[in-house]
Amino acid sequence: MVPALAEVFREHGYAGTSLALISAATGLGKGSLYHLFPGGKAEMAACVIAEIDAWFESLLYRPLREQDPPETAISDMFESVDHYFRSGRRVCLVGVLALGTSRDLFAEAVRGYFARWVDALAGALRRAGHSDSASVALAEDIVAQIQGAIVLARALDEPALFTRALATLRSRVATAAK
Amino acid sequence: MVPALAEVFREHGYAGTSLALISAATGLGKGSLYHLFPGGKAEMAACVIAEIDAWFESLLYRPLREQDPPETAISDMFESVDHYFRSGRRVCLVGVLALGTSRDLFAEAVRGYFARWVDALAGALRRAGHSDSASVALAEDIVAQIQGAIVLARALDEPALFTRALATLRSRVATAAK
DNA sequence: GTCTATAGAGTGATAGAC
DNA sequence: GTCTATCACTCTATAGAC
Repeated sequence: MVPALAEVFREHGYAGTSLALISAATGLGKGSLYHLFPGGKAEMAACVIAEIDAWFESLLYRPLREQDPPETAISDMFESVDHYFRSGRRVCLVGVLALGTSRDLFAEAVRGYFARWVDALAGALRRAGHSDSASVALAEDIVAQIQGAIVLARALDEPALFTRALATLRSRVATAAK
Repeated sequence: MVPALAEVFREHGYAGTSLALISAATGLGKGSLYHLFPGGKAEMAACVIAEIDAWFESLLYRPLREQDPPETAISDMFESVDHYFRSGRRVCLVGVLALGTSRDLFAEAVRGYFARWVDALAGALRRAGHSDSASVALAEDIVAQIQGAIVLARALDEPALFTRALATLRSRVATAAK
C-alpha cells in the first residue's frame, strides 16, 4: 500500500501526482484514501517519507553507526544504496522533494533524512580513522555524489553510470586522506 | 521574458507550473502567452531549456573546448557554475526535469545538455594531461557532484555546502591521477 | 486594411477535498 | 459520487504600428 504510493510519488513528483494516479496505483477509491489519510495528498506523501526514512534508518544509518568494522558498514551501505536505487533506475523521492516547492511542506523530514545520512556516514568514517573534519567533508561528498549520479544516470539514460559512480566512491573511501 | 519563465519552472517544476503562475510571473495574459508559444506549456518549457542550453554552450562548454590553457577553462567553469546556481540557492532546471516524468517530454534536450557538459569537460581534462578514460570518469564525477551538491544544499538548507563542494572539486581536479 | 501583440471570457476536463 | 476550484487551452475582440 504505502510502497505503491511511494512509487507513484517517485515517478511523478509531488505536484505531478494526482489522486487519480494514486487511486489507480493502489486500487483504492478516493473515499478509502481519505479515510486512511484524512490529511489528503500531503499526509500520503508524509507517510511515504516516514516509511522511506524508517527503511534508511534501520538498513543504512544504524549499521553505519553501530556495525563493526566500520569499513564493512560503509561497504554494505554502498550495496544497499545500489539495490535501493535499482542501480540508478530509481529516483530518490526525498531528493526530488528537496528540489521542488514541496520542499517547504516537508522541509524538516527532508532535512532530517539527509542530515542523519551524512552524520551516520561521517561517524563511520571517523571510526575508520578519518579526522573529524575529513569525515564530515567526505560524507557530504559521498551523499551528494550519490544524488548527483541518480540525476546524471537518468538524464543520460545510462543507469550503468550510477553503478560506476558507486564503485568510484568505494575506492575514494579506501584511498582518501585521513 | 524567458528568464522569468525559467524561474517559474525552476521553482515549481514542470507539473507544478500552472499558466496562472506563468501569467503572474510574466505579467502577460493567456492570449499573449499562447500567441508567443502556440504549443502551450510544453513549448514554453522547451524555449526555457533552449535558452539555458545556449547559455551553458557559450559560457561553459565552448570555453572548455577552446580556451587555453585548459586549467583556466576548468577553473572558470567552477566560477560560472557557482554564479549560475547562485552558490547553491538556485536549482538546476534540467536536473529537475531529468528526475521527473517530464523527462520523457524533453529527453533529448536533457540528454544533450548533460552529455555536452561531460564531453566538453572531459576534453579539457584530456588537454590538461589526463588519460582518455580518466578524463571521462572525472568529468562525470564532477558534473554529478555539482548536481548532487545542489540537492544536498537545498535539502539541508545550507547553501554553503554547494560552494564547499565546488572547492573540493577544484582540488580534486588539481590532484587527480592522470 | 493588415499585422502583431494583447487581453480575458469561456471551453471541457480534471484537480483535491469531502 | 459530488462538490468547487483550477487546470491547459481556445476563441473572439481590440489595441496600436505601419
